[in-house]
Amino acid sequence: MALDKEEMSEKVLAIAEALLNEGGADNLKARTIAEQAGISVGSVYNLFADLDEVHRAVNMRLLDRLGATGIAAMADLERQGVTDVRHRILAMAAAYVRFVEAHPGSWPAVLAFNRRRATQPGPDAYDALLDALFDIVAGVLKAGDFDLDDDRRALAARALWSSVHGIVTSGYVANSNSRQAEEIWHQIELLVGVFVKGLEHGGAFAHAETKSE
Amino acid sequence: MALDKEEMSEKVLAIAEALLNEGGADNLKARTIAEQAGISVGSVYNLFADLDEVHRAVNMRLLDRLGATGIAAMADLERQGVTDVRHRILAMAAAYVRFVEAHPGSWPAVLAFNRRRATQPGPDAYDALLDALFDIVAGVLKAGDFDLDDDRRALAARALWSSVHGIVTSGYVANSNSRQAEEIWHQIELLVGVFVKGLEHGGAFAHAETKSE
DNA sequence: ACAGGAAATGAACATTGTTCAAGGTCTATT
DNA sequence: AATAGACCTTGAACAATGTTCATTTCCTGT
Repeated sequence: MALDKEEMSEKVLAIAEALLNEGGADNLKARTIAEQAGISVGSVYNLFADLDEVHRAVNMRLLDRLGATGIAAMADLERQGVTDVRHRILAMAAAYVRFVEAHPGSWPAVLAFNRRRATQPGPDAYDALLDALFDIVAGVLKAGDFDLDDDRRALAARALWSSVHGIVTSGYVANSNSRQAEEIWHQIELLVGVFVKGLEHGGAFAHAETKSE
Repeated sequence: MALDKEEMSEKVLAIAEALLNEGGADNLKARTIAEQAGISVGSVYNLFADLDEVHRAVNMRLLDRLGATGIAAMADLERQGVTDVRHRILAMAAAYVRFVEAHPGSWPAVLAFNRRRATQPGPDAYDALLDALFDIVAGVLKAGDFDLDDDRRALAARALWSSVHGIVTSGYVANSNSRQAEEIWHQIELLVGVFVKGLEHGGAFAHAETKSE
């Protein structure tokens, strides 16, 4: 008995993820996949149109898992009765950092791939998953008493989460030794602290009072 | 008379930058460079060890130019007597956004390349250029009356600029149509406004007063 | 048992990075 | 001016890779 078409696809994706994690996008080779999966090159192309589709599928799984991680982190806090906005955002950020650290090769590949597809039109499943993350952040912000309408809160959520993302990715440009990890976390703590304080004091509308001080 | 070795290297880099800008890292091919430069493939490898070195050199030029742009933007404000921290940071961010928009293909390539070299040890000229940018931001923050020691101000500068970077790169994941550009700029305005307000109110030390409110 | 279709195979092709032996060019010295 | 020696240029050749497709193999329903 051989594996189902579905099962073989899963196997291929697991192998592909491992390859990406070890050596980045350049390490995703049709022949390596075929060899490790015990099938021929042609069969890989029977399961997926091309390597880009394999990469895309791996990324989907990663984003899905990241979403699940973030939601789980929030649920944990809910269960513990934590309502402080700063704490909750920091918990999400911590989950994000852990996730990135757990996927040293494949997460960068997600970003690189994401950038490559910028030429193609319209939103797709990627954007849907990212939107889900933003919505979680927006939900946390809603719990704070920040006097923000829905649009502005969504804007703040995107800005905040993209900022966390920027700190993490900038930080891992260099070697991911423990000093770097600490530096990243300090930056995130500072960002979130400043951000929440800024929201409390109406900083989200600073443009309306340019010269008032 | 033929071109100098130096001049030919310049020509190759100009061609390489154009190729990167058009089609990203995948579009940087030895044979295309050779053809457009009017030399043979082998000669390209005489000027540069491999394509990675070409890519690295192009990135250096880009980062240099970005640094010059940022410094120029700051000098302009100095000349105009603008001292408001928020305005100055926004001016730098605007310069950054303009720069990224002016290099739609090659800037992503800088980031992707940067990530690939994460395995190599120690800081290098890249980090030096990035540090220079952070220092400019830190200098601007110093002008504000934020009650930050040097270490904390440096941390804030890195966090703030990485955040701007994150917003810009996240935003350009999708098509860079004008709606996206506006969204990015709104996020940056919100981030900077909130960040400055947060610093004014001591948000940078929020971790020391977790439950005080 | 067998026909028909679906799936797997791997040889073959095109494209790419990179190397290197062969030949060419220039410069300084006699 | 002639020549040796260092340096440069060339482009053919090699290896690695993505992708295709004619052929073979396998399974399934009758």
